[in-house]
Amino acid sequence: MHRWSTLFIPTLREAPADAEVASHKLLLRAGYIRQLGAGIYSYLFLGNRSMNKIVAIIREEMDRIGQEFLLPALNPREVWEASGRWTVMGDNMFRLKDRKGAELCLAMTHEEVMTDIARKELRSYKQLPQIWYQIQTKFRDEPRPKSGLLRVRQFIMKDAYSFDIDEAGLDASYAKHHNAYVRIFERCGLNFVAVEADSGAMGGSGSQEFMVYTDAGEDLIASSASGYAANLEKATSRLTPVEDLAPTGDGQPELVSTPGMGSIADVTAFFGIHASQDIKCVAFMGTRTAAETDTPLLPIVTFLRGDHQVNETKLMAIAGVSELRPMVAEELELHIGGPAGFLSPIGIPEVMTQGSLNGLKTGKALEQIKGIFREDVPNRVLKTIVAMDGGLEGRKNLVAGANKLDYHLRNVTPGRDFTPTLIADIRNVNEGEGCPIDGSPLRIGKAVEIGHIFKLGYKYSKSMGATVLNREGKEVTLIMGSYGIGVERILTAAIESSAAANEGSSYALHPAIAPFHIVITITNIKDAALVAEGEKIATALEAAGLDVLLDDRDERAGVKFKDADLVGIPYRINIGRGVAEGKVEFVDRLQNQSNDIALNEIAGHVTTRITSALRTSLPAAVK
RNA sequence: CGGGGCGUAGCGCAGUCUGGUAGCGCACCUGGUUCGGGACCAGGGGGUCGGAGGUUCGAAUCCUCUCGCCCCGACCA
Repeated sequence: MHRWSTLFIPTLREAPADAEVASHKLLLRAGYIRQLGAGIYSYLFLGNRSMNKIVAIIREEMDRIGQEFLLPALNPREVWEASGRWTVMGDNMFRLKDRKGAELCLAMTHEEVMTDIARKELRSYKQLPQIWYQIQTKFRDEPRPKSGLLRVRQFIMKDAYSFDIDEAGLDASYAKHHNAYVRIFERCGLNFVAVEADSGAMGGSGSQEFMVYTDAGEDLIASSASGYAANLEKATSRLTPVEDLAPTGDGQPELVSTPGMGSIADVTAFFGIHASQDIKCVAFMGTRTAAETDTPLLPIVTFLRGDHQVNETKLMAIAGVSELRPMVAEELELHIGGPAGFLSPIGIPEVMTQGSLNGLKTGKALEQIKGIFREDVPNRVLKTIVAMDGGLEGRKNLVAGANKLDYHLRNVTPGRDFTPTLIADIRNVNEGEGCPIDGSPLRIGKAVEIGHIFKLGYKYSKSMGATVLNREGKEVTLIMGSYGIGVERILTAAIESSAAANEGSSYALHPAIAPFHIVITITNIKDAALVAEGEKIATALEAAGLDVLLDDRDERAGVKFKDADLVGIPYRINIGRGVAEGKVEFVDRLQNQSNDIALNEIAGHVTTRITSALRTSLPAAVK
């Protein structure tokens, strides 16, 4: 039996000033965690118990579909060289040297180590499929650790990897993980949503993130009543049609003096138009992955409706680059030919011969460029990628910059007056726009990512040479999937959600992940009768299989109530003045209700209540 | 990495501008009174003021360097 009087549960009346988000404050105040350094935390008794419960749920569900390994956190450089990620990971990876000077790193993830095992051990299609997972500490040298346990440099992750012979196999492994994740998060009592996610510039056929809505989150997701849900990095929308302006003069692009009108707001005010009648230009220099350093930076000029914003993730994916930065003034002059604020889609230097395609090995943009030029202009390529957002397609008589200081053009019509290299969805969707499924209005909210499932494809198996022989005796490359869950984030998200419902002042965890199912508060331990009842009930509940915390401290009742609330335990029994009438008070903090129960019924009542709460959190399929 | 803020007792803070050798609340210890929503009274312990160097008769306070933490941005398999 756990007696509070003997435990180390250092609750704080006030939160340390460093804590900003609710979960961070509450985790500190409740004595779950203590900070050791930026993004480095110790998990104390309660925090560890809760984490262990989450891990146990994950393990139980993952064991239904896969096999648990435990891999080294300390990895030799070679295995990361093999995949090319020793360089790609850059400063995000912790690196160190051993006494002989050999280079090592602390693993950020385990694609490499798992694939290494697969390539050394898997020989035949008969051994497939395989799903291997582990629950392990990961290290990432985050540029900016923050928000308590939400973004840290050392954290526990469940990561799983699937190995299949073909895409159908991968689809099946992916689906298994999807189901397992739904069950895991349901059991943890989370209110989550699975969203379409960006699969990155390296391709991959599918990816979903499991998100929990919370203001503490760092991701934005768009969703609608139709059930559509996607990360903003990926989300699309239906635009309501915009009425084009009537042409002026001969309808051809017309130069207009616009002194000092360098912003969208200036221009729309000057012309008396809506921003949707204006063409916005945003220009970037893109960098291809570090493995392809033989090529220069790639100029990327984008044009969008004046009231739209560039989505850099979409742009990077479509342009096949791994980094983007804004062009500086000289670059604007060189690649576009105009000054900032007056950049124009008309008159961009179009082509350059030779060379710039070298090393451009990935990306849809390349295919499009090749497609455009293969037949008519062999060996020539657009010098600059001119990407136009789909929102401008078919529009007429727009206002745009003139590539000349203090001048704009009107009557600009895409397709007639300029031809982009590619037309694609490169913008952020906005709140209220139509959902792509049924047009119902999109809602955009902040969320925290608690899990991610991802069809990796051949990225690692190919670069690392993981192959097996198929039925025909032919060597084929394994197809992989990768699947992660952030254990701390489950705890954090649960606390954030509950705290939000309580205006940040307190929270209650689902019994499945709370450090204890129930706390029994003996309001006055100097009253031997109360102590005796508390002990009796605690013993009975423990015998029924519940995790019980008996608050037997010599504290005033108020202190114990405050602490009981603070530690997030979902159920409480108050043993106090009611005992004289043979009753105790049962408090359900999740439902926010309390009622008196007879002493001889309390154990049975509570056991039923909690075991049923644990059961109803399971998805219908496993009830 | 850019911008901002902060390091004074376990926690929250004042004192720094204007140099004179450190204080408040909570927590902690002792005694007493209290005892169902963070009690009260009395007494007490605890701080090389993040670190190093400098200026000065004298530095928490002024100067230089440095370390750490937080926030915004950049970044985020």
